[in-house]
Amino acid sequence: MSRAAKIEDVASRAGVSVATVSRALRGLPHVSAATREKVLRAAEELDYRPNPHAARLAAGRSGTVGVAVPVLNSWFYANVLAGVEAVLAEEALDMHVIVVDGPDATERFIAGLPALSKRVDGLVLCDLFMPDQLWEDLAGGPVPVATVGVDTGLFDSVTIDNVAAAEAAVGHLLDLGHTRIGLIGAGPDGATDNESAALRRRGTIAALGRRGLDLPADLDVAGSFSVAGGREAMLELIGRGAPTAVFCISDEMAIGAMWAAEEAGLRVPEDLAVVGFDDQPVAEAVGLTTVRQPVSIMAARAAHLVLARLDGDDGPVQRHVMPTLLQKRKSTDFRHLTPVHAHS
Amino acid sequence: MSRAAKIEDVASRAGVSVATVSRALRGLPHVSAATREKVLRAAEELDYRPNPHAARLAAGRSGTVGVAVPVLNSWFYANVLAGVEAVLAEEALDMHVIVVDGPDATERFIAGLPALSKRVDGLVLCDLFMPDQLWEDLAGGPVPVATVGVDTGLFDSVTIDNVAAAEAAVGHLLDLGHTRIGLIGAGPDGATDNESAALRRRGTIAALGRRGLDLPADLDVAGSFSVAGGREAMLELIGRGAPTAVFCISDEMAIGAMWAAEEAGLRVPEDLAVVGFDDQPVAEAVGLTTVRQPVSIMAARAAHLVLARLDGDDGPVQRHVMPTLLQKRKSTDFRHLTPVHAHS
DNA sequence: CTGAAAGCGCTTACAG
DNA sequence: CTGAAAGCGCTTACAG
Repeated sequence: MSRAAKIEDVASRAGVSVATVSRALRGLPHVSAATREKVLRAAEELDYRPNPHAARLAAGRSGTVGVAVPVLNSWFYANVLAGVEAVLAEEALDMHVIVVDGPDATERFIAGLPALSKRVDGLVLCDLFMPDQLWEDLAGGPVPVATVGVDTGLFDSVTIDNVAAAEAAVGHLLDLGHTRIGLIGAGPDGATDNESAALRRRGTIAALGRRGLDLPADLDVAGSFSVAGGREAMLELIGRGAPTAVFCISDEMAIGAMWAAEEAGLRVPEDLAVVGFDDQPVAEAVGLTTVRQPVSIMAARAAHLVLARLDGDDGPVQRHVMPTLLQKRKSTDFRHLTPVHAHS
Repeated sequence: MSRAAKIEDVASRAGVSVATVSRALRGLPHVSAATREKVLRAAEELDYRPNPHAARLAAGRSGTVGVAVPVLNSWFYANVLAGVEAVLAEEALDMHVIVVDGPDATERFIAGLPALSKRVDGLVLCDLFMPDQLWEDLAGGPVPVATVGVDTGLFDSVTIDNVAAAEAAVGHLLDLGHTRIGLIGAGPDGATDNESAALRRRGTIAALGRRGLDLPADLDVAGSFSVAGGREAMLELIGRGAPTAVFCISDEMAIGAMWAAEEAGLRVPEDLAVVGFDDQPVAEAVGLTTVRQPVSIMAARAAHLVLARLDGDDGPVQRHVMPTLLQKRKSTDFRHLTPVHAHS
């Protein structure tokens, strides 16, 4: 437990210069096999660990990628982090997590961007919403960025076709004969503002429109992206005269809606069909029809995109649109009429 | 977008030395109000942002706290991160996330500890299991540590009384008249090894023992901490002749167990009572009786404990045991016999 | 209260 | 292939 070895100690022990130690340890070329061997042995013997701050200062690189998410404790963003982390761990890069929840935090994030760009080499920004001007400023800056869930056209992005996915979901309900279809979304009226929410709402309206229907104001509610948010929105809907089907823009919300239905004595799917969004594991367990999206894969791809930029890739902006899949389950299945999950 | 200002630029613009700029900007004493004012203005005008790597190298502090968790994409650990992050954000500290999943990753974590201690000022270790010798080595090291979910006696810790919590859960089932009670746990036979799992198993056995019952081998199964893990374990239990009640050591597992029961045509709670652990929001929605534990609060407290150590607190090791609460819901409620959540 | 100077521990041209 | 030296941008005694 003596004082930690520094590069100089390794150098003198190996009988070479610190420059050579630096090269040898990082696997750079122009080091003879014999010298490299000597250096590695010396480093090993001294249990040498380079000081990352010194290395970062000298090299001008931080070995770190930042990931910004609106919240940490949701299934979606937890999987985003997991996807990014897995990729970074492979490359021995650090992950710097930034929580940007709401307008104030966005202000702070923006104000801190110049400082941030000194401590990360790249950035994965997830569901972050800023004025166009700021995106352009960012694009003018030095750090490569990939966005997930939002496509600015300025950066590599990984998204899904939210409009199409919502159309499929609502189309499914229409195919089943529903005409009074509610939407539990998010946005200005709900809690978190969110581009995906807006697009899924658009898809809902498009699907209805194709059948000559509209989305009446009393069936168009918004809540927070949570079980409680979905429950409250559904109770609101029920208070206004329940629809026969509801499309919720997240699984948590859908599960909250199912809960509210139960409280109101409505059976799912007989009295109320429910569709969610995400397909988290719990969705399958409770028989929730939902739109599957490959969350951690999307995040991993975003991470790879910024790594490629760090490796010098200067090709055109890549805008990846990942596939989604409507998973049909019991929450919309009229043929299956025996009670399931009767945990009452 | 000219080259970023450095401290020297601020110094010359303010007409003072860099030492004074450094002091003024960090709010240190021994700077006259007038000088501080000048410096702040100059920094503002130049949009100066200190280079964190330089500051960390010079100061020997990293401004970062590391958090190690076994996985990222579970409700429990997502809330751990959220709890820690909230505390660190207040103090303007960075969070360094480390995923330590399984034995290999633990090896790597241990091997990387000397390097890690250079890049974090403190560490929150969550559900990490290492040989005693390594804990002692860690305790001899320079970085303050707080553990959550495990109590080594060597570091500040935040835990719950897992044994008592499990006893309460199983005691509840016993009070309801159940005698054939299964346990869905984790451990050597299941996937993730976990001290909490072992303690909850012990509590289960204690509760049964108090009534003169034991835990027969065929009712003692283990799975991974997931919906799928719970489902598989329950199917196994059903194959062996289902118990009338089951205690699952996580909510995800309990929801998986309910799913399996449904698949097998068993009603919850009439044919099978189910108790979970955690009380995540979905648990309430599906009417799951479960043990509530204050996850993000525990994590936040752990973060505060390491921050206090960083502030020089050298008092005795603090071992916090947080309260838990058995939330009784429909999944164990025999009186409530109308089907709920009949999303079939 | 303020400044000159050393030092933090690396990396990187530049020579050789 | 290897080394001497400058430099990365701060902080911190030490003087004054």
